[in-house]
Order: sequence, then C-alpha cells, then structure tokens
Amino acid sequence: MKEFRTRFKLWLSTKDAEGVFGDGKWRLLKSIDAEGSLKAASQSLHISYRKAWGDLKKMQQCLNVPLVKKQRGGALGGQTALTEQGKKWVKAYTGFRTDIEKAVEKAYKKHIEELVK
Amino acid sequence: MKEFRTRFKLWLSTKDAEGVFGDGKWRLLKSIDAEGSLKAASQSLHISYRKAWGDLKKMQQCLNVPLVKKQRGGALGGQTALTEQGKKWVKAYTGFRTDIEKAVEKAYKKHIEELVK
DNA sequence: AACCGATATGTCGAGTAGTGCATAACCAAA
DNA sequence: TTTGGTTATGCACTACTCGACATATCGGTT
Repeated sequence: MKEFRTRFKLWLSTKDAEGVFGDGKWRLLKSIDAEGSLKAASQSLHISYRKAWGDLKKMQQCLNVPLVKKQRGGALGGQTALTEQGKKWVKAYTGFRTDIEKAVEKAYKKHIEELVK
Repeated sequence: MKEFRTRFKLWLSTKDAEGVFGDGKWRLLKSIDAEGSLKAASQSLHISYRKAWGDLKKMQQCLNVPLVKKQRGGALGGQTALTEQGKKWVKAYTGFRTDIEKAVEKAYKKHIEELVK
C-alpha cells in the first residue's frame, strides 16, 4: 500500500499572457486583505516584496481591473487594500479552487486508490 | 468580456519525492506505448531523450513498480514497451485527469464566468 | 519642513530544470 | 564478427525564475 498525496496547480491565462491569476496571486490578495499592506502581505507569505509587487502588477495589467487601491506616503508609509472587485475575485477563486480540491480527492479515490493498494 | 483559459497541473507525490507521477510522465508512458521506444517517444513529445530517460527512471524508482520493459541491443537497437502495470497506470491516470478536466470546466463556469463577463 | 515607513523599479547573482553533447554498453541480425 | 540503432549516464551550458540589494518616490504626522 503506497502513500500518495495528490497535488494540483490551478490558474487562468489569456491569449496574451500565461498565469494571470492562480493560487499564488490568490494567496497574495487574501494576504493583502488580511494585512493591509503589500509589504506585510509578502512577509506573511514568506515571499520577497519584489515578487509580490511584480505579481500584483502583472495581475492588474492582465485582468485590467482595479483589484487593489494603493497609497504611498503617510504616517504608516502607505497601504494597500482590496477593492470590491478584488474581494469578488478572491471569493470567486476560493470557490473555484475548493471545488477542484474536492474533485481531485474524489477522482483520486475513484481511479487511483485501488491501483496502488 | 474577457477571454480566459483555465489551466491546471496534476500530479502525485510521496513522502520522499515530489512529482513521482503527473501529466508529463503520463504523456511519456502513453507515447512509449504508441511508439515502442523511449527515443521515439521523446521525439514525439518534443522533449530531450535525456529528460525522458530521467523521468522514466524517477517514476520507476518512486513507484517501485515495473511500468516498462526495456531491451537494449538487437537489430532495431532496442525497444521499450509498457507492462500490464504500466498500462493500468496510464488508464487510471487518464480517467483521473479527465475527471479533473471536466471539474475545472464546470467550476470555472460556476464561479468565475459571471465575474468576468 | 523634516521624518518615517511603504510603494515603485532596476539590476545582479544564485538556484534549478532542461538541452545538447559525448561516450559506453548492449545484442539480434546480416 | 561487424554493424546499427537504442538504452544508459555523466557533464557542461543555457534559460528562466526568484531573491537580495540598492535607490528613488511619496505624503500624512509631528
């Protein structure tokens, strides 16, 4: 009896660009919502600020939708928060991803499990 | 109305190794079955023989199951063919993957489509 | 006006996956 | 026994991603 773990990656692409939205960017948006700033979000996710910033930029450009409102300066230096659009995206993708997660588990049981026991 | 394409990657891991079986290795086995040799399979898939060989080796080691029978030498130089086990794996993973493919399409329609139209 | 901490962006280097040789080893058939 | 085409495997080089730095900019508070 082998012990396997199922793994999957999920993302969206357009004709022009690959990976415009996916697990990483989804986590980033969630973290921004929770932390209130891009810097704090990146630290919370243990990724570099440079990467978080780049991911966010790509997302915004490709989706062409204002997902976050950023502010520079101020006593706190600045902040980043999700727009309504951004929150909708997080919610939608969460549902999307959850469904797939369940489907993967179910399909594994159906097709693979018997094979490896 | 944006045009998105859903993308996903699917694979299996063990406690010891990541990616012991997945789309790439699945395609490799299928191609071996169709072509009759590792070399032809790699060419058919447009990957280097080096990689195909490495992938196959890893798969065999981690699954610890004889997926293919290889033969060196002979008039044709050698050949590689799937074992019964190998065929079963291909079949099982095909079903597994197909289910996920459908689930992704369905979940996309359910969760994302309305958001981007 | 000075300050402080976050956003904004380029660059260089490290780590990694994959490709391209190069070279054995193998063995049925001619 | 020579040959040919494949399996087998190491190694150097390449391409790409990401992280670490460095630096500039911004603007509400003090």
